[in-house]
Amino acid sequence: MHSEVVASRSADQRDSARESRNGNSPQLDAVSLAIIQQLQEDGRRPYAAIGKAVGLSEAAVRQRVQKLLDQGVMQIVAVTDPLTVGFRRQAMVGINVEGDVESIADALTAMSEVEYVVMTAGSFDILAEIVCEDDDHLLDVINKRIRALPGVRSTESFVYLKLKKQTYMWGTR
Amino acid sequence: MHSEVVASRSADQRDSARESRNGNSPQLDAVSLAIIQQLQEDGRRPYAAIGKAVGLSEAAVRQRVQKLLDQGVMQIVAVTDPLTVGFRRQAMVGINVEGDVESIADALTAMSEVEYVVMTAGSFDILAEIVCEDDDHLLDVINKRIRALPGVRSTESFVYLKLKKQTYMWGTR
DNA sequence: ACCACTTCTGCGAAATCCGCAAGCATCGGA
DNA sequence: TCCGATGCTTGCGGATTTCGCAGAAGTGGT
Repeated sequence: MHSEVVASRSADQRDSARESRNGNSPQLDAVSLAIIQQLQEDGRRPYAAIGKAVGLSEAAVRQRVQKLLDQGVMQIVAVTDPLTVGFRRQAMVGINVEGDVESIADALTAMSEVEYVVMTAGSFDILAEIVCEDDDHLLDVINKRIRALPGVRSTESFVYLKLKKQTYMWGTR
Repeated sequence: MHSEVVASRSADQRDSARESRNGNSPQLDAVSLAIIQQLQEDGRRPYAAIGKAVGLSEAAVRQRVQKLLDQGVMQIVAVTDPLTVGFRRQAMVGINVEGDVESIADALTAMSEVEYVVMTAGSFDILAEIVCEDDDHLLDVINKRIRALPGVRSTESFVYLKLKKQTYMWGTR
């Protein structure tokens, strides 16, 4: 079903060399990538099956997965579409900031309604995705909590109407 | 460690009645919510442990999880921060459309570089998150592929500088 | 009250997980 | 060149988990 990774020693080395050019990222070789890919297809796939797919023993896969989790490189979790799960309002909020952008981003991160915070280049300094119970809650978070942060110059909201796609093939492909 | 769900029968019925007021969402009772919450903390948590936490037998949890997966209500997957995993460019693209918004959204959904597509109310019709190998790839996707779609009136890009938060507590909290 | 349907429980059997140890290869520094 | 650190493999048991199935229990409709 899935293509095998022919993990010859030399291939491994080439790949790890290629990826070590990267900055902060903890060296991720081709085998770890393949493991992550397996777990992106099914987070509960047994270690033995993963090992067969990536060309590693069950014990080695177990060690690597544990390390990837410990390092925070990946996490294995259940994800849902909030709108499908029900009764919630979501929105993306674009924010412009004067002063320290990062401190505002940290303040947003501390809010439980905020699921996603990213600093961007472009006409917004920050994009934040927020998930709320209902319209009142949404309004409250945007107007009372976010706009109240010192340094927030302006905000623009995009209320979600329909989520069309949501995949988790990051880091591979 | 985690609070027990005292799943008395009457409580179940009250909750399922409450949630059946919702529209398309397949009735999700409090127990299923609790199961999802458990799996959001750890996607590999054993069924027996989940059962103990939500007040159900191991087999019952197994059945419900399987159904939730089959129905597409949730998926259990590994997630990573692409920027941490390395060597990739990400951006959010706001798109304005003339004509059928949904068909454009479908076209975006078909692109492998597009990880996230949502139709919104506001100054953009669609928000799409795209993940690329490098700047050239990003430029190519935005200018050659997305702008080339018939009906796309304009686009605005927000290149990611730093991902600050990414959680998966959807559907619960 | 009866039946169809769904869901939960209990229980063996099979598979998986987990820790551990010994052996081996590679890599990098002294 | 030698040595230590790292990472993989094989193998092994025991604990745990998964899985399928049969029976019990609750639900809804007639």
